[in-house]
Parts: sequence; C-alpha cells; structure tokens
Amino acid sequence: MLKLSKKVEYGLMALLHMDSLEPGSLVTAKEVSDQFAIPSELLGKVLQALARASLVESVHGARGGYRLKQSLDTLTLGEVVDALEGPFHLVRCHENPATCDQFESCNIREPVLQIQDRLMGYLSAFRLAEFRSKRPAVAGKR
Amino acid sequence: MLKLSKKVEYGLMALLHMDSLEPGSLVTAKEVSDQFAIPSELLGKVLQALARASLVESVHGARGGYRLKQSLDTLTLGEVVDALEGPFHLVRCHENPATCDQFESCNIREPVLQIQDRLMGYLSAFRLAEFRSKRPAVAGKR
DNA sequence: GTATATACGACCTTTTTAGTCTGCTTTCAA
DNA sequence: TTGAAAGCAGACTAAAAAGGTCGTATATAC
Ligand code: SF4
Ligand code: SF4
Repeated sequence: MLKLSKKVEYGLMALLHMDSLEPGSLVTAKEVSDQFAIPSELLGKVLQALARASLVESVHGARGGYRLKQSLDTLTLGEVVDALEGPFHLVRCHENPATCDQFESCNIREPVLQIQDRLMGYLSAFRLAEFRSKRPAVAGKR
Repeated sequence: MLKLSKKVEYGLMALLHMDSLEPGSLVTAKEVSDQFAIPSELLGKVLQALARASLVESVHGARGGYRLKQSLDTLTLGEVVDALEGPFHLVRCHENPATCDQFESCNIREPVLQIQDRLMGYLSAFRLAEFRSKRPAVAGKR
C-alpha cells in the first residue's frame, strides 16, 4: 500500500534520463534498460504507454527510439502515474462499487474522497523538473 | 499502487464507529464485523493491532471488547496507517536496498524522498475528526 | 531484403493482500 | 467452579496484483 510501482519508477528513470540527453536526440528502450538494469521488454511496455499518453514520442523502425515530447518543467508526477497506472482511485468502490462487500454499510466512503482529492492534487502539482535538482546534466549522444 | 488496504479501511470504519458510541462504552469485534459486513477474524486482528499501538484499548474476557483510547480529534491518518501497515516507505530501497536490482544505477532515489516526506507529512496532519463531518452522532449502547 | 526498432497481447511467476483456521488465555457470571 | 464469551497469536490457504517473459507483427533505415 502506498508504494510506487516498478512501472512508475522505470518511467521516471527513463524520463529523467532522456532529459539529460541533448534535446531531440533519440534513445532506444534497450539502451535505457542496459544503463539502468531494467528488463528491456518491460521498459519497452512502459515507454509505449508513455508514448500513448503523449509524454514521449516514438520513432519506429531501425535507428528509431524515443524522445521527450514535453519538457520536464511542464510534466507532472500525476501525468506519469495516470499514463502508467490509469486513473487514480484510493478505494476500489470509486471504480466499481460491486467489488466491495462493505459498500452498503460503509461509513468512510465519502470522507475518503477528501483524502483522494488532496493526494491527487499533490501529484498533479509535483513537476518532474524537481527531480533533476542538483544533478549535473550529463552530455549523452547516440 | 496508491490504494488503501482493506486493513486500513476496516480500521478506519471501526474507529469511526466507536467514535459514534457513548464515550467509554465497549464494543466487540463481532458486533462491529456484523454491522459492517467485515470478516470477524480479520477485524479482530485489525483491532488487536490498533490496541498494540494504543489507538484503542482492549478489555479481555467475557463482556470485554474495545474502546477508543484517544479522541478522533487527536488521532491522525498517519497513526492508523503506521499501526496497521508499519512504517511508510514509498520505494523499497528505503527499507532494504538489497531488494532492488536498480539500486546502483538509480537516478530517482534521492528525489523520491521529497515526495515521500510530503506525503507522510500530509498523512500525519490529517485528523480523523474530519471523517465525521456532517455525520449525525448515532447513540449506541450494548 | 535484412537488420533493427517499436507495438501488442498472451502467458507465466512471484509477491502481496485478504481471509481462514486452530488453539490458547483472560474474565465474567451463572 | 466451571462454561461461555471474549481477546490474542500464529500458521495456513486462497485470491489478486505486480512483475517479468515470450512470440509475433509492423515499421523503417540502409
Ligand atoms: S469499504 Fe467503503 S470506501 Fe472501501 S471500497 Fe468499500 S465502500 Fe469504498
Ligand atoms: S529503483 Fe531506485 S528508488 Fe526504486 S527502489 Fe530501486 S533504488 Fe529505490
């Protein structure tokens, strides 16, 4: 509970890495997976999901790869989580009431919405640019 | 990811229910589990954990049960989560670095601490009293 | 045309969560 | 004094979610 999933961690690592490259340059899933010791097929799926959500851009075929589509200054943690995990719900009934045996008698459903809203607001306000503070920009090229 | 566990939900439901009873009155795990359609053995464990953490007080033996030990005005969401799930860590390396294959190459470990701190701060600041807003206090006695 | 890359979905394995069961101890009250 | 009602503890099983793998299709540079 309340732990980042590997999907999100991998996505953040990749986004941050791309940010350190020359703007516009492409990087392949394999290159990133090698550098960060991430299973390449898995990272592939993560990057594909980020591409679907237009956080990154993909180039097909040989000499293809991925590049940032938005600056980390405008990207937020909320967008990444949403792209990789789908809409954020703190309790299951907010997606599908039928899955909860306590739905009828529940006395916390409404109040929990407050918490969820504030948490979501926080995620949406957290800009990924904060991740690169004090990290030297390492020049990298393919 | 980022979902309340049933343990925490059950704990919150029970705490909120106890708050609606006459101050000092006892309630058994069975009574609460019946009222909220929670498996009684499971709720028992939850209440036992809350007792160990001194959020509630337990009375042994026949005619025993549980009662609040602190007012919801002073109890926080952070305390409940901590009692039921243990210390809050957003990423696994903060508990045990050896369990992460990406530890050596990780470029997000430090920045994630910021997020964790703010999230934890939020949980610790959220008082359970907010849960009972606008709910009528139902008199209940055993 | 072939090598290299993304894209997608099915599948398997591992880990975590949820729930169950058994047996014990404590206490009340008949 | 004894049985029922409660809390307490831990092992166990079942279900669900997360993490990881594989096969194959498709796009593109050369
Ligand atoms: S217990 Fe209440 S809050 Fe949790 S999922 Fe069920 S209805 Fe929603
Ligand atoms: S990937 Fe980085 S942040 Fe996540 S657990 Fe491993 S070391 Fe920690």
